[in-house]
Amino acid sequence: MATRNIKEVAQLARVSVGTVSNVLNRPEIVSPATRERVFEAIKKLGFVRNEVARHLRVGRSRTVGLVVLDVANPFFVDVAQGAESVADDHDTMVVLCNSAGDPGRERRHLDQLEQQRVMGILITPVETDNTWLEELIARGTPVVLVDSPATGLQCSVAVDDRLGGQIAGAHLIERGHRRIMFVGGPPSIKQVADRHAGVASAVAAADGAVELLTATAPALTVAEGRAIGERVAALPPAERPTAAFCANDMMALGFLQAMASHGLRVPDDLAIIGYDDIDFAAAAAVPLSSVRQPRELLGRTAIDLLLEEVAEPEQHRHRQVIFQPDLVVRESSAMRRDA
Amino acid sequence: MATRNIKEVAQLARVSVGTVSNVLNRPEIVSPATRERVFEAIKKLGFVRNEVARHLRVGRSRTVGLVVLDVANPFFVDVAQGAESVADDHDTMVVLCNSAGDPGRERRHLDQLEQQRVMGILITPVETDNTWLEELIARGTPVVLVDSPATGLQCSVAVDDRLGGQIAGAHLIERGHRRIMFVGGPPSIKQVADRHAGVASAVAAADGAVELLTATAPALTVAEGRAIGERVAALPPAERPTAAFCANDMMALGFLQAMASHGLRVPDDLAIIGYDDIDFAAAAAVPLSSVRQPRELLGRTAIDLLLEEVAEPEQHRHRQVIFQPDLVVRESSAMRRDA
DNA sequence: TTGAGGTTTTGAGACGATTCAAAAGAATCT
DNA sequence: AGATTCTTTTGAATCGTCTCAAAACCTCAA
Repeated sequence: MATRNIKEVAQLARVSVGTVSNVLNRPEIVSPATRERVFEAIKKLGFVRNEVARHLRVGRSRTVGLVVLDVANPFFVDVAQGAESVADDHDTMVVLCNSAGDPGRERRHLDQLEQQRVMGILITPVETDNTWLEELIARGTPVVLVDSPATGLQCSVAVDDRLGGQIAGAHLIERGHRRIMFVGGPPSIKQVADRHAGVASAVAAADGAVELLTATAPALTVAEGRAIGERVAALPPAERPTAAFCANDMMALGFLQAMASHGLRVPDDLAIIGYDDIDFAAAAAVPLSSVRQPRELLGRTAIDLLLEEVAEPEQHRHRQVIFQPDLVVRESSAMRRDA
Repeated sequence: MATRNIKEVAQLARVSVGTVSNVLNRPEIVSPATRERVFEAIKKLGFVRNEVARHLRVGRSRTVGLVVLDVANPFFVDVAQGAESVADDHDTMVVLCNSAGDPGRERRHLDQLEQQRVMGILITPVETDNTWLEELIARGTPVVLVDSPATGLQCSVAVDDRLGGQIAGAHLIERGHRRIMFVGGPPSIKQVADRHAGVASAVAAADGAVELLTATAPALTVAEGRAIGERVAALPPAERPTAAFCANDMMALGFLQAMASHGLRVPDDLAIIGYDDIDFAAAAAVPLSSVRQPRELLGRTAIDLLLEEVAEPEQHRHRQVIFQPDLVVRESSAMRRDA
């Protein structure tokens, strides 16, 4: 009902508002007796500090925004958990926003976060063109790009997606595959483009002996993966690839489902390798091979960089941190029994 | 850098701050010419409204908190997406907080949300005892319980978990199982207790012909499900249950993994049924049977109730909305081939 | 008793936007 | 022109907290 303010507390404790504020922020400079009186008043009134007013006065916020491409993808949930674990130690709040791959939604979230004057923003942008982001930065909100390359105007943490694609491709080639399909999404998403470039370079290194097909979906979801899987399963065996490298594990799971529902055996009829190594990958119908990224670490590092920038804006130099992916081989890309 | 304020805009546009505020909030009462001048000034300065100051003055916030038990569980992500879709239409922000089943974390999140003076809170509480929540409500923050029964002091949306447990139990009994295990979690979590009570009632209805075992894990995670699965797989066949009803799909997936890694066939050696019907359930090694809850609807209804309460605090009557779960039968509980 | 030095407490501005009564300006009618 | 009504614009007060210079209070020594 009636939310109490510092003034009412001051009245009840028979001190000035300045003293109450001191008790809240620098209790050590207040004499024990008054401090006690103030605490009692706070308790009796059920006073809860108004962080909004505090923020307005102090000018800096204790929350950071994290804008991800898809909350339904456990990869991003893990990144968020990493970020939150660090934020917790700096009593900072992380607000998770989902752009769902839609530039409009992304922009609305950024608007909202800027209006809230958050301390900074961690974002996996939908598009590579980020003039909008640059304006945001110019206006004073620090930004760290997550899982995406920086332009030098901001910090970034990323995993070498090209290398990841290459590792996946090399693995499939080494397993004897000569007809590989990249099951990807919108090439406007940098990660997708890089993973594709990576597998393409592995194929190129095989000196023409390997063929690379490419399927492109409008989004990196289970449903889209399944849709592409259906189309592939419908092809005459001779035209089918013998292996699919999916742009992420969600697509790989969908693709796998499609194989199963058409009676195609994985990995014998078709091998699959995903990307991200989300926890569900290991629990799939056929445990999925996947390119692993250090998910929590990505989130932790991102917010570390942000906090660093906020703490010392002056001498801060933007940095680009890049991690290496590694390959987790499971049954979905095991050696073919009939090869 | 320099974030601009309404005053600078007013200066540049040669109007008073009141007029700028009017342009922002009630443009129709401002003459087109001035309005245009103000917009230009806003654009030229890159002015972004300070929502913090606005909130302080106006007194009501445009964000609601959603505190869930486990962000890593796609069930809650779906609930969140449902809530967000409604919030979007009321340009309101949903901040997602993860209590991770820890009362301490939950409380810290509630503190923070209250300090931010959010418009209201949607929560799936960790514990049934919610005196803390009641104080929060008494102090003026509206709360809607999600997937949890209300005490009458607040609205709630829930799914009939007892019925869900009963449906699952009846299904397994009908499939010929006579030794059923409930793979559950902390009974302090109401959902777990109810699902257990439900399956127990189904067993009781079978008139002593069916035996119910119970395993209790400290958390409802994939890892805990796997751990219990390992223990069950290690039992001599005669002591093993023939079916497992898991408190949620995460546990069911873990349990299933354990069966697979010990060479036990599902459903022939042991049938499994989960709860929530998350998207990954259908994509599992053996597609999981599961008790489905209307996940997005739960979130949507919860925020509807909250918005209703906030809009008309006077004549608002707290309501308890209860949905019915339904059973999705897949391969993991198919008829046993050897029965 | 006075003064110096130290510790506590005070209270008047901010912070940035919104509100609203009142002033100013336009338009219409006698 | 003057009175009346309607439309725009103004600017001071306000939301709740923090800050900081100044005031008040202590203690101890000369």
